[in-house]
Amino acid sequence: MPELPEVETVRAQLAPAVIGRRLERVEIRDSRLTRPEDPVVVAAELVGERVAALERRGKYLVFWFESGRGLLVHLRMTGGFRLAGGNGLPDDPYVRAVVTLDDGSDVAYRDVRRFGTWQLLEPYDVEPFLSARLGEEPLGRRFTARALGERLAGRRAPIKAALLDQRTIAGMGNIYVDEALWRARIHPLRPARDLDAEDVKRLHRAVRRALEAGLARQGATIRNYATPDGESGGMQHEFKVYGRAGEPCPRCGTPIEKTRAGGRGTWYCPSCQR
DNA sequence: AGGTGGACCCGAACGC
DNA sequence: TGCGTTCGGGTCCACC
Repeated sequence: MPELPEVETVRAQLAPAVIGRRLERVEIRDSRLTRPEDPVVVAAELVGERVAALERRGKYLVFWFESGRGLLVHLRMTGGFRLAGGNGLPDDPYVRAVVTLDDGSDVAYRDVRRFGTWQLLEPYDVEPFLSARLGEEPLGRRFTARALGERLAGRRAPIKAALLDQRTIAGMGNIYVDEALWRARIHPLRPARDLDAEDVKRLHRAVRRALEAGLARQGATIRNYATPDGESGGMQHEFKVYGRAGEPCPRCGTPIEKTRAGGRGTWYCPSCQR
């Protein structure tokens, strides 16, 4: 489940391989990837573009081209990139696209469940597209406790559901929301509007701490996630509550419980998180 | 208007 | 052993 730390890790590894490179050849094997656009048309549009920058916005990767256009890649559940090693790309039925760069290297896009998306947008369409969908970057300077409080004010949805909404904070997903709520000692089903200023302050800090922990471990590897270099992340060994039903809370020893919030499996400590 | 739940996928885990 | 069933997860969209 690539969330902000996983996507940022992908970005950091991919950037040196693609920045400054021209796309010589693009093969899109799965028509779902560019839906509703025709993959053949999108592939042809991409050929000849040169990568100026690679940015992450929430869970989106944005390949900025010198033309000003942007390719928005969303990995959803199981998407990922692979840089070809010494033996080239492995023969893999889940490779959905292959891009050959002007230095002769290949970059493969892999996705088991085929939820991921590629969207090629014109220069002035990228920002409006992203800002309509994404709130503040949680590791950016503009993400303050006050800004978070404003996003939560008046919302009666459970705090967990509010945090999964990408317009509240960009890049949070099921794992890091549970981890952040545990750090902040807030029950996932509490209505967002019931949080007081102190709660919001703790939550603001907890969101950053949880994401920074994930970044430091190059993300979490659950099922198939791997970085473009084929490495696994290490964050799955550091989870405080996610996926740990029945195990003791690292803070108080009470067994972790599992419930449902916002339609998702949700883990929390019934003692620390009232 | 804002919140909720189903659809989209398919491998893994589970049940019999 | 082998089969069928359930589950999950990010986002969009229909519905309330």
